[in-house]
Amino acid sequence: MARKTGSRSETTGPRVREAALRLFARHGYAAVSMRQIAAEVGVQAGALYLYTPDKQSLLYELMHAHMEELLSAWAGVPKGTDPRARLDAFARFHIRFHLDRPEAVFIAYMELRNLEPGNFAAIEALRHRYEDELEAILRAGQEDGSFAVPDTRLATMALIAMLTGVTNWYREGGRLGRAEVEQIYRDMALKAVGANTA
Amino acid sequence: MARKTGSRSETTGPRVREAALRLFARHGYAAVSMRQIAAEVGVQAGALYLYTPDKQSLLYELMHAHMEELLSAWAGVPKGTDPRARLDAFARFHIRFHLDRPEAVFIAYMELRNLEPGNFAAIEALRHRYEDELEAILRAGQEDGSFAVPDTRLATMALIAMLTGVTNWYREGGRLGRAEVEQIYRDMALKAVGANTA
DNA sequence: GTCTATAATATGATAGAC
DNA sequence: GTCTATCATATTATAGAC
Repeated sequence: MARKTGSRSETTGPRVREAALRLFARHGYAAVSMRQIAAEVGVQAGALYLYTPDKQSLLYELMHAHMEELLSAWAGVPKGTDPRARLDAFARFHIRFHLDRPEAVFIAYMELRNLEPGNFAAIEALRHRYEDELEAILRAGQEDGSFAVPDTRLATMALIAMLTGVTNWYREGGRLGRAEVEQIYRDMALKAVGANTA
Repeated sequence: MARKTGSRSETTGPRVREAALRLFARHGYAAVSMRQIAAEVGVQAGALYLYTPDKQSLLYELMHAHMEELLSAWAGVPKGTDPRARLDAFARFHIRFHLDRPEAVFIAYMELRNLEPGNFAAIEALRHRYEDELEAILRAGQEDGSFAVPDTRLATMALIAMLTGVTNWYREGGRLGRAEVEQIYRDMALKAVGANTA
């Protein structure tokens, strides 16, 4: 198939999203202009509109893709039936997944308020589904005596906040390695809900 | 003292800061215009510049005042010498302080990237001082055997993230009261570092 | 598929009247 | 102390040339 010079339709779309991800994470959605994104990609501002109807859709698509990926990645994790084993799997998965994509995580947590109402509701629903995965584990452990949590919803929010917080300080090549960090957070999570850390 | 009609110099300054706090928290610094702040206060945009040299200073002053208040409030909390008692005091203080001013907390954590370099460094230094307060408690407990934490710095970041996260979901008049929430978070914090929750 | 040019609007900040 | 008017600039998004 013949193709014009300068034509890169198969790569420019993804590159627009990558540039937007990087810039939104660094400076915030509202502070980034379409011109900055275009400059990062190496095209003129007008060309971006071949790949997104508008700036808001760009943000929504990034957040939506991130949340869908989070849910499907967790769905693919092998987990036992014992609540302790399932919490162990969740904590390790959460830390790994979040350390692997700090920019998308940052956007997913910081730019919710810049979503238009319909888009906000859609992202919130996905986030809620993820939180429910952890809450189900805590409830199962509460029922069979593996855990001691006075309120499973509160414990869910507390654990997710603690685990997600790793992205606030962890830096590649720092004092602690990923495996160490994962292990320590996992231990704290299990202890926090009253499980033995054996 | 005679005063012109419409003149409210003693109240307008604080009202500008309150409006900025509310709007920055809700929509984000970059997304809020000086005209919006002025409208919230009930003045015209030009009048704001009697109370702040520019928009950036407004953000910095809000964050700086918040961090100074956090540090001085913690300094005023009576704390025992036992690490367990001190962690109990810290957890309860942190939850209370943060639940009392969700907007300032939100800004302090979300708008760091919108600070100019010099302002950023100043706020980071204050935040670091606060983190060090908790880390000192954990280290003391680690040394006297009250706690079991493989890395005090990591545990510090994990606990602060967990406790601060309360502002993400807690709503006044919701299912759980403040005292309950405070107690449950305090218990999880102590358990997470291996202390008895007695 | 990308560019240049531009429309329509919003922005932060200032000057000068009252 | 506040308002109106304005400057200089930046913004999102679109139209039409190539």
